[in-house]
Amino acid sequence: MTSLLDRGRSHTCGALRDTDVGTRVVLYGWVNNYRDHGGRRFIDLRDRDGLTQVTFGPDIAQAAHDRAQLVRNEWCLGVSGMVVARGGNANDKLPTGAIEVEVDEIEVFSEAATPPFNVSDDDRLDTSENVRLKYRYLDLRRPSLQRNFILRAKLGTETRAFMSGEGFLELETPYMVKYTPGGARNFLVPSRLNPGAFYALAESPQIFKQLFMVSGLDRYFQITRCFRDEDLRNDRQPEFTQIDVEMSFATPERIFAPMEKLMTHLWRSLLDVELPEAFPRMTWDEAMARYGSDKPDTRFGLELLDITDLKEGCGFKVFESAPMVKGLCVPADKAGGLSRSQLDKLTDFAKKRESGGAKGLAWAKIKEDGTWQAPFAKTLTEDTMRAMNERMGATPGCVLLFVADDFETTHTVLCNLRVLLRDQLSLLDEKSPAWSFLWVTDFPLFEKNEQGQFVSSHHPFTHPHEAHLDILSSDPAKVRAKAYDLGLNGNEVGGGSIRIHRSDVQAKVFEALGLSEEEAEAKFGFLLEAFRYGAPPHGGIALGLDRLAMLMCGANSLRDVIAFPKTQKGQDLMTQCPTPADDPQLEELYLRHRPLPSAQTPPSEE
RNA sequence: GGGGCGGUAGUUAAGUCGGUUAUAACGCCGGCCUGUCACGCCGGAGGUCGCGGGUUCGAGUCCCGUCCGCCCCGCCA
Repeated sequence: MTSLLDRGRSHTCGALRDTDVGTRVVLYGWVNNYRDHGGRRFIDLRDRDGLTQVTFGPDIAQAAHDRAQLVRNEWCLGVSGMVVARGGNANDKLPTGAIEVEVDEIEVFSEAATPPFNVSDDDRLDTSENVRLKYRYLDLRRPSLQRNFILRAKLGTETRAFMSGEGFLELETPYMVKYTPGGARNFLVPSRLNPGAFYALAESPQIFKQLFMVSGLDRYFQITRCFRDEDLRNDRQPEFTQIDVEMSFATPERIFAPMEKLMTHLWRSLLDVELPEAFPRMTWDEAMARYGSDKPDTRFGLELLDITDLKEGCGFKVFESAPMVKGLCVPADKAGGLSRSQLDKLTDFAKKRESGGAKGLAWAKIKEDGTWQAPFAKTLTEDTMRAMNERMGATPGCVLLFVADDFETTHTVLCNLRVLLRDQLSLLDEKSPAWSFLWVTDFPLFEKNEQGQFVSSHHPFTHPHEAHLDILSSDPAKVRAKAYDLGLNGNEVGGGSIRIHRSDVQAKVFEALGLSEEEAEAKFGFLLEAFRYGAPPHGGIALGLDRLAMLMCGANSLRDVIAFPKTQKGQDLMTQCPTPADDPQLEELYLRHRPLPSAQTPPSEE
């Protein structure tokens, strides 16, 4: 008799339906679960497509029935038999639940050691992350993770097909690149052939995709890995994948249009969800003013309301002495959940350093007559309360929350408070849109670093607004850039900009950054030289593929959509990576015990 | 660099004020069972309480240090 492997699989474990009754089939898969009733044995056979119950009995085939007694979870099997209807024993929970396979032939491809956790127990992902990651190949057998990776695979194929259809060329850029200072910390790779010199792993294909535009390749995209040696978060891994896009003769709107079409296509083809044709746009200034965030969750209201102009002479010293006073108005129908003790908890939250570190949180409940019940109410006149009520749309029963501080603290704290209240007061309900995309545009070109110097918020090739070219050096804080982010439900899923393509504009930006011609030449000389040869106006964007996958899967962590992720310490618990290098390796790379040969020097610019 | 939570059987957890043999569920092993699908019933095995040190007559429990996991701040052009 030929082996079941030679005969080939006739169906996957998710394929069979009652219309297949009477068919002889061959299934391959893993034992998800087994139930032994002595005279009748059941195995739920699992592959990536689903589960099928296969049964054994002495009346079907004695040899197979005997063999099945020994079978345990996660063994890898082939079975052959007839598809029969289950009738009254049908299982409504399974797509294949109307049928089962009566097995007359079983082949054990591989026995399995007792797994460290229950792979089949899919709705109870209660195994600790370190155990799951150590046995990642077993973790990846879970149907829920397999669903994630099947969706992720489609995300890649659909993106490639769509972008190619839109006339974008899929081009590759090097991972091993020249180290350029600024921006994310780079991983360094020693070069054996160039003793003492290092490559950097690309933190993004940024410079190369701009050079493609200089080359006239016009429209580029790539689904590519990026590497950043920064601390990890649930949405940040040291290597991650982005959908990288660049186009010539671009304006922001010409970038937005194909990206909106791409998102619409992906959501339709992967999730069967119709997105609006165009996504809302909001300037950075407006997003900060209304939400205190450059990636606001726009699925619900609770916007920040500014009463700074009403604070003068209001009588409440905390307000009067602060540079800015803004607040939230919790509507009456949601404010019922805000007891005195909960308001105290919100105050503690607002004071925490990770929430933004407000000095305090002022709160007020609006009474029936419109006056306030608040610890500081007696310092305010009724006119002030009325004016603030009107500004904030407050009616009886509402609760007002205020932060009085500088721009950054006020916005950070209220933004965090807004998200906390979203969850505590269930502000997302049936009426809320499930998917709320938002373009945030016109980011500041510069921001201040720890030393108080102005540095590029994006990168130094970001194009300033033409109207701000004159104030680049005189008032850098006011300069806005042709830079934009794509937000989704409060997450940043992409960002990009129009780039500088003219050397006179670039020179002005370098000047504003305090970068001398020589320094600029040393850092980015090859790019600046390329721009001397007829560079087209161009711009682009990069979308975080992992983050998109995470949100589309409803996952809480990138680790659930990256097959072999790193832990927060940047380690792979399965392979025990990274590892120390031994002395011969280090010596070969001139990293230890071996002086640089005097004759050789690291490669120079020329 | 900093803050918080956690680490007890293969897994997930309980373990009170420091006190007898560290407990449960699932899993595992053996037996029974012809309609289960989280099968059921009977029996059994299984422990470096993350690691190191200290306090104590006595430490899973208290103290110090350290390693690891998760969340967050900084950081992420």
